[in-house]
Amino acid sequence: MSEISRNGVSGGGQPGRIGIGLELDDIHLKILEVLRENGRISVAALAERVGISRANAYTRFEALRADGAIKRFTAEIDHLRAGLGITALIFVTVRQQMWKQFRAELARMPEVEYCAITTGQHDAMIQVRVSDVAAVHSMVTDRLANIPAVKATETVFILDEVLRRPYVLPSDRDAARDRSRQQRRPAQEAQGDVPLGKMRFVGAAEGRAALRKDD
Amino acid sequence: MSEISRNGVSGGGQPGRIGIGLELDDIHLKILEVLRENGRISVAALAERVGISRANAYTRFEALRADGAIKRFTAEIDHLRAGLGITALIFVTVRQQMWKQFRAELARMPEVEYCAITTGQHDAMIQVRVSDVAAVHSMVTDRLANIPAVKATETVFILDEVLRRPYVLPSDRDAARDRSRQQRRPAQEAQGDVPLGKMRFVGAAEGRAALRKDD
DNA sequence: GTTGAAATTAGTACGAA
DNA sequence: TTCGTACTAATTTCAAC
Repeated sequence: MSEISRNGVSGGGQPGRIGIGLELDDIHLKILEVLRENGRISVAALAERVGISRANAYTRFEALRADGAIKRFTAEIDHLRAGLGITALIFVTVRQQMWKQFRAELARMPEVEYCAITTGQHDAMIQVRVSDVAAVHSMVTDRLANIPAVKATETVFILDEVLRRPYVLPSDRDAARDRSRQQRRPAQEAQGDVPLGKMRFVGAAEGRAALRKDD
Repeated sequence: MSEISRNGVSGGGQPGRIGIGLELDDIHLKILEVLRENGRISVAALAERVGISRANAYTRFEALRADGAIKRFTAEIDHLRAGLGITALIFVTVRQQMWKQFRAELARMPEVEYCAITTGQHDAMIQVRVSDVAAVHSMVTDRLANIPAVKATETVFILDEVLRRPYVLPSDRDAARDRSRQQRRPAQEAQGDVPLGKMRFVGAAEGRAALRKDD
């Protein structure tokens, strides 16, 4: 239902400030940190937790919304309680130059919670939530297979969701860096004794060639 | 940071009510629907949008929270603005009976936004957000590879996030069913003319055997 | 960027339908 | 259960510092 911002792999670096928009300082990040944990906190309480005045908190709060740094506030629902106990990932190979059609069809499938375009063997990954396993089957064979843009799919089930953080922020990363610095050997040394063979990075070209049977 | 509820593939069916807890009626679902779009709406405004009294809305709101149907409220942050423009998926093969260790290590990696245990070729999928591509590399080769529980990884980059719905609810599914009923031929007939060969379901056993080189 | 006081709104309690 | 109202507490706005 909502298009979300592009994550170009091309534009690496420059943390803290990308494109036009608000310059985010430490207090902004602190506000985001509180808000992602408790989206319903009052601005007054937020001001206190962050250590600034209420008026300041209101100004910054509004600025973050207007700037788009905060995209929206949402309630996290327990899917099991809501009757959608089955979660699956469907990896989709899309016929090139039919992306537009694929996207349009996705928008018409409400059981799709998330869709990302990826490098690697497949072109897209979609996550669906349904009430039973049969619904996954019918989703894939009935709905997805009938989209001409879809060349092939591969489905796996999610057995358990171990972790879901509301949204990751740079401050977390910094905190982790500080934490690990005290008990970790230097990066170069550490990288040296890693069995590199077991780690594999899959670029778009490499993986796709392997799967290209038809077309 | 937060363990979330299990999605047993075993328990199919019985939509709307699973396990002990609140019986969710249409008004409950309507409340959830409003709240997932606007997590900061006042209960008064919520009552009006759902068409119930303020007092009733407070009661139901509290019941939903107490029951756990609403897990939490959160702000969705624009990662690009927050300086985390790179997103990657890392598929991890975990040494059996080392899950506990794997989970513990995950909790210490703040760049991990999501982790799910899956069927198929790999055992888990983790989604990470970092500031640049180099950070993905160091994350995989430096941090993940040093966890004994990790047998192998496969990394793909997310080029674009097409869709993110706050959380899918059964009401969406019903709406879609009603929509498609009017312009779709019966399911049996539709399934008959699908080229089934291009669709693949990957169970845990099948896929895992293919990747088991060492161990 | 801060504080404090007015206006508004949110949350609670309780009796009636 | 749900609704309506009255009451209390809190939040937001706005002004002066």
